[in-house]
Amino acid sequence: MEENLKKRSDDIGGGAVVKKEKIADSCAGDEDAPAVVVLPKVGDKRPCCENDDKKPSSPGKKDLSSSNKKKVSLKSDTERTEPEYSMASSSTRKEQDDQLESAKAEMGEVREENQRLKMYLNRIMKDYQKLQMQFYDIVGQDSKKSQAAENNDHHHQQEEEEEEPELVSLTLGRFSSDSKKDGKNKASSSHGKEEERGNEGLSLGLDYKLEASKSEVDDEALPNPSPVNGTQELKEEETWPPSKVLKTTRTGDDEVLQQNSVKKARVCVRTRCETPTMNDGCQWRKYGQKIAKGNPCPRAYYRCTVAPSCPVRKQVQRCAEDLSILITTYEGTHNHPLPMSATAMASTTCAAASMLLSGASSSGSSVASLTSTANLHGLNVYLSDNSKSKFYLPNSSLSAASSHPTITLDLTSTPSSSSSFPFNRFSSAYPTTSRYASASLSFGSSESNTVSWGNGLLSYGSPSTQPYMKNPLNINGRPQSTMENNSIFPSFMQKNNQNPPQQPLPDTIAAATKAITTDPNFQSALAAALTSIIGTGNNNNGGGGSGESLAQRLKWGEQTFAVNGNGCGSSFFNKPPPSTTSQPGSLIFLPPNSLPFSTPKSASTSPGDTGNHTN
DNA sequence: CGGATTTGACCGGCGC
DNA sequence: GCGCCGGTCAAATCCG
Repeated sequence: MEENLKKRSDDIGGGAVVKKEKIADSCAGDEDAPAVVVLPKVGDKRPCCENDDKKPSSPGKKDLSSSNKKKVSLKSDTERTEPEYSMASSSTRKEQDDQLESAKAEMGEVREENQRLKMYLNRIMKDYQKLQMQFYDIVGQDSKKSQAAENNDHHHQQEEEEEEPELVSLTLGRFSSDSKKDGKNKASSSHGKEEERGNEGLSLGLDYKLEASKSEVDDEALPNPSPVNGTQELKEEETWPPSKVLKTTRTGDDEVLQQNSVKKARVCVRTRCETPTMNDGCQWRKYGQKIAKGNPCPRAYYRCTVAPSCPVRKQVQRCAEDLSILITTYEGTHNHPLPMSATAMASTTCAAASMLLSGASSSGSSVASLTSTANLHGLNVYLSDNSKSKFYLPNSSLSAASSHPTITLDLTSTPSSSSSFPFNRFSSAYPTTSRYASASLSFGSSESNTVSWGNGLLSYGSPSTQPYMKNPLNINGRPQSTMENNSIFPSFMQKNNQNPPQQPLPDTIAAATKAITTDPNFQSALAAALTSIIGTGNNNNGGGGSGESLAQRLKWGEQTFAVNGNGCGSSFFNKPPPSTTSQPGSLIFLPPNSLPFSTPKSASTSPGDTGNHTN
């Protein structure tokens, strides 16, 4: 965490510094040129022209003037000579003067910007500290209750972290926009199709029994968590080796403990893919394969090889019921810059994970049977009470076992294939899901959206009608050249792009938006998710800042996406949009093409379905 | 020959 | 305590 903090601060400060330097350089450049010409004025009353243009008449004088030149500061020089300057009426001199002035002004701006950034950083720090304090308070309470006799906090935290099952379901554009929200946290997603199918189980149950410890988790999940002062969390940077590996390799106790304490959110991506594995832009190395219970298809284990120490791993498995569906589960956060082609997926998964985790963190410890549905520019996000679903994990059953909250991104939606509602398959395909918290993100649309796979390329049809499909998980094999169209939350980004002047949300959407935005849990979750995305973007690439401010980009309809800060990154949204700084948001938004799932031949090609390997 | 993949063995967590 | 299961390791093998 701290590392992340550092990173962020570096980003902020560093960026500013860089900018400053740039400007300074430019200034210097400007100054240098003029200095030669202008400085002479100082020493002498006005011979600069002569000095420059003509050779000084007397050597002695020249020396004097030259010595003066070097000693006089630029500033004083310009100030002092200003009047004379105008008098000089040399156009070139004026230009130079203008340049100087502009450079100074620029420097001033940069200075201000730096100040602003510092303020932001401080704010983030404060937020984090606040959250941390809250976290510790909660942990303390929990510890009393559970009487966790853990000796050290790490263990304690770890246990708590492992305890919460969460089911968060986010569906992008899949459902009709009707959203209801009853009461405070309870709302029933009134999606007809879903209900018709009686998928209550599938449904995205959200067990909001979230432990306070989540906040910590959140930080991990977030690429760029808010600043940290905690000492422990520093190391939480996910080191993949889960407990077992850690044990084998343990050298430092603390480190191991901390690593163990890391709770990894998993992001499950379901796609239709004929190839053994989908190309997400990263390089993966297969390190194992197994037959998992309940699915005849072997599950392949991959680890990210972009960086030797990268903790990210993924599991790839065919859906038992539909072999055309490839289920890829990501775990961990990349600790290295990602290739452009990989940023989209990384951001997406990270955001999803952050959403999952942050939602948990903010929700407190009580089981809030929360169900809310909202449609945000095609982004259907709903949290439903899952208490009745088969996925629901009773409190009593909660244990350290559920250490892998999972969020599912379903990209398999087919045109009008209501029957293929992801959650159905999901539920059946993963009977063991009950063990883990799970959440689902469906980036499909119910009716008109078409998903076609060709040559491993996934393209979503009818972009115009399905704007939300265009972006986030939109896959073209082509490399993205711009960041503009990208977004983890494509829907609103797309809207922004397509409908330049942002249109107010329709009533239904607005209502849905309210439903969501009024839910602090979800707010924080989304905030964290977006923040994470932003962070990821910052980390992964410095590309494409558009002039659009983050706030603008995050503006969903009438409501600016400013979330108050439960999420780690939430504070980010509270800040005024940086004016001239690198646009954090811009970095995140990758081009629609950014998710080249096509995998004709990716760095990592798994053997395919045929491989059989049992224990 | 080096890197990636395969695959049997091993380990830890969890449920019974 | 035992067995099941998921996950990982690492030697063997494959491949370019």
